[in-house]
Amino acid sequence: MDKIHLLSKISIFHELPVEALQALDSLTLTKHVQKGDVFLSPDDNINTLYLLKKGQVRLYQLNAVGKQFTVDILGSGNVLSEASALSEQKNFLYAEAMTDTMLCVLSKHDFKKFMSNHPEVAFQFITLLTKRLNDVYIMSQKIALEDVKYRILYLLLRFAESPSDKEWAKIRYRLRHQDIATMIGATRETVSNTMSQLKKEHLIKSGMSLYIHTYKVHHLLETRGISS
DNA sequence: GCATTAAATCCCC
DNA sequence: GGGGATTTAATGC
Repeated sequence: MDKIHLLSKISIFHELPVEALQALDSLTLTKHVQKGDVFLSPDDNINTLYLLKKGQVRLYQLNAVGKQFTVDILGSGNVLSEASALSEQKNFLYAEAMTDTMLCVLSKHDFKKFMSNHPEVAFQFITLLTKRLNDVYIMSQKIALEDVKYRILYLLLRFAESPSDKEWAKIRYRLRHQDIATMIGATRETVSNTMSQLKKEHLIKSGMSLYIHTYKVHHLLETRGISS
């Protein structure tokens, strides 16, 4: 698949005409990273924007004793290292490729210039970042106020594929219990325990991938007065 | 309710 | 087959 087509799949560039995509294409470099590679660290002084063309990336932080906190998992069409690309802030997250991943790299200078020529991109960008910020706000509220069971359910709802007219919604990422644990501030064992409990309650099921019973879960959260 | 520890079992390279 | 991931159980706060 050609690069320009892939660029159009990046959500903030969705609506751009072909000429604009071609102009953008000439400004970017393609980078491949393998599954498991940590390709960004807090100490990196990068000054670039990464466009995630293909793959799955986990953003996380480390504390002094090496425990991880996963801030977000991003799929194709997303952007990362926006703090370094937009402001004078340093990158403060680790980025790990959860699958083999293809990225486009765009310098801060070129990105700013491109945005001023295409204000609609700036608007899309703000929309995307605001949505992500909201997700993090809500997750921190869940971690502070809810039990592990409801933190997991909230997380899975967030990662469930959207056309959920079916009873069971598929979870869009391949998540290990370890990944879930680092996102909700619990141990892997507690996640395992809680997940098997949720299976017994028929709120989730696993086959080739993980599924969540959106109707039951929404109902459960409502009756408990938890916003979802 | 959850972390911790430990031991058993599962799964994939 | 072996190492990582998951599961289960016991115990303590």
